[in-house]
Amino acid sequence: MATIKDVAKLAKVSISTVSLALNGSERVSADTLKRIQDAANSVGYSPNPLAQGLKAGRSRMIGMVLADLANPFYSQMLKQVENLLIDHQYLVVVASSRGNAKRERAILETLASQRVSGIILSSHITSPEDVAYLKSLKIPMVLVDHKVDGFAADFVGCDNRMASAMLTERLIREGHTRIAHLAGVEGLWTAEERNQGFRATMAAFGLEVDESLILHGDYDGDIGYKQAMRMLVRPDKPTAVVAANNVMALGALQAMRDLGIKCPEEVSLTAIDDAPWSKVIEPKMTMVVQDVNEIAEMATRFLIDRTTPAGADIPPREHILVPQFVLGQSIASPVKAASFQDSAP
Amino acid sequence: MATIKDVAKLAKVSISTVSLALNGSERVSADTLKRIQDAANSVGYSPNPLAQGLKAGRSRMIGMVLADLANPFYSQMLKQVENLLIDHQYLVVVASSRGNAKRERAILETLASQRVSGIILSSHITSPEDVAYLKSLKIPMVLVDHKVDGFAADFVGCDNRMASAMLTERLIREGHTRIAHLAGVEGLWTAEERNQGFRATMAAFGLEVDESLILHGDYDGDIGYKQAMRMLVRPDKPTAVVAANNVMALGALQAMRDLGIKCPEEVSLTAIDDAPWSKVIEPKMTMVVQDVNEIAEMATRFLIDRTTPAGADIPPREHILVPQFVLGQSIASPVKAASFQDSAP
DNA sequence: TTGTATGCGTTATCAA
DNA sequence: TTGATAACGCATACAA
Repeated sequence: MATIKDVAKLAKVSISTVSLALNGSERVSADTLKRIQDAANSVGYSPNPLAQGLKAGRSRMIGMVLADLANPFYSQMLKQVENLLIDHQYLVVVASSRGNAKRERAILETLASQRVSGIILSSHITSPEDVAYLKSLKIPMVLVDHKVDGFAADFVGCDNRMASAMLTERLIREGHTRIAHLAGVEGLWTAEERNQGFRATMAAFGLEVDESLILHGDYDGDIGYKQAMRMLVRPDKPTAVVAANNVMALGALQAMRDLGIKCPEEVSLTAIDDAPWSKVIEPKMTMVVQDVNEIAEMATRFLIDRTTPAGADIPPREHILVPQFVLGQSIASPVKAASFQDSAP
Repeated sequence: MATIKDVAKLAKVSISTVSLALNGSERVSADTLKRIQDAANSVGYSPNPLAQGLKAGRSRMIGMVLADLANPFYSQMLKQVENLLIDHQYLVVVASSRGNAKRERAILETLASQRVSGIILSSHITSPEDVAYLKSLKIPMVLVDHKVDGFAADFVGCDNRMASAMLTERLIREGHTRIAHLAGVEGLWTAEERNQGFRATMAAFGLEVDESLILHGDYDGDIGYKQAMRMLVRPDKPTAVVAANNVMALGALQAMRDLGIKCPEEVSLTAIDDAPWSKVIEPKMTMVVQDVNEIAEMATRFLIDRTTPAGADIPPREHILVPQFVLGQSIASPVKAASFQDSAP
């Protein structure tokens, strides 16, 4: 690979002049500039990012740390973020924390040592030590989806309390009283918020929450299946379920299929987050969706702003999306369920 | 961030000794080794990868270039690859070519300038110049999913001809003669292979291929919807469809839904590639699937082998997966279709 | 307007 | 067994 020396030699100038010229300095004569450009082209010169990074103390890379790269919500976010960042000459280093705080921290340390220009992070960190570590990082950072208590950083995500509240209220107005919540990981911000939204709405309608109907998962399909199975085989099964995310809802639907339980006739199902396959699953899911592209765009914008010289002075910003309700065919009134059971053999 | 100098100062040795010691050289006394390790720990030293990369001429990063980061097939592959590479201390730089050869080449140039240790590439390159460029790259590379004609490199993917042949044969044996093919991008290797498999099987059974029933798409859902719509509104619509990938099949299914066409009663649908939602879509898709994790594992192994000192001498290897047939409810015999239409008002 | 020299943090060569 | 020094490729302060 051609280096700056090759260009300098060919253009018969010093390497500093080449550097100056190629970085658009004013103080280079039009004549030599042309010579240098020609030389650079003819040897196919492009600066070594490693050398630039070493010199500058940071590289033109952005780290993206997510819990599950195969989750459609995150993979769409990644797609969009990469798409936007590439236009700003940033490369995206992606790493999966697997929802594990220890691993997440290890990744962050690696990214920090790589001198990435910024990090987009969907954090699963909760312990005070880890939060302190986050604070100690002097790298532009934007949190997406999950907020971290005690860490004031840019954040882009939806109003999670509202999201589960919307679904819960709808189910209650549909006549349900015995509603289960397929929740996310305990302690995780989004999970807690969604849980709170569920509880608050139940309380607002004077309904008691059966704690045994709140089962936690890791936002993955397998656990969604298992936890749903657990609640569905009970004689006092719920008449409706609020799933904390799309993939767990899918697992729950699968469980109903396997048990032969009709959705929505016997059990209504609702979920937070859209998925590419939502339109063709049967029944169509009733859900509240976040505009993942909007999240990606705002996160990218926040991050790029922070990488500017004045970026460090920007006070933490937040962009909270209002989730959108999408009515499907996965909910029905429990009256129907009762009559369905009556008519069963 | 602490540098090697800090460690040297604290341990009261020269930086070269520190480097020697920390890189596990034999010729460092146990005593000084201990001192150096303690010093390194106490200042929290970790070597600067940028400096290491500059010195070594390559960085501990692997580039992964895919057409669509949101396609579940690719996102699952990415997940698995990242998962395996992180254990080998490699970071994954991911970039989307969007199926565009020009962009793909630009990305490859960027990755090359970054001195990545290797590249996993799902290539959409076809032109001789671009192929020549691929050949000129002196970076360990493994092709996945798509082969590149004229470029002998490691390859991991499935037998695409066989994949579409399996579906086509099944449909023919079911009684179909008027079969459409929702194909991939013309000129693209997998697309051509799948197309060939379809044609060869049709020919083997003495069936003529209606060229107007071979419509090409870019493996994306939108185009799948549009192209399917195009063939489904025809009075002489096909009785069965072989979709070249999962996402396009999804689009086709959506089109049937919108038109009120029953699947499989009126039109049978089959697809190549699994998807996380395949079990809960209605009807369950009949498909041939590739084990994407196996692809990821083999690709990673091939690549890591190539990054070893002896790696360059390994002759190009291939790992061709035999696709697996998965019977769903999305196919029926055209007899049924006829009777269905007869019974229609 | 251009050139010289230094340093970014490592590794490696050669001396000591 | 350890240390001084060069080199990787670039950007920049300072000289000319």
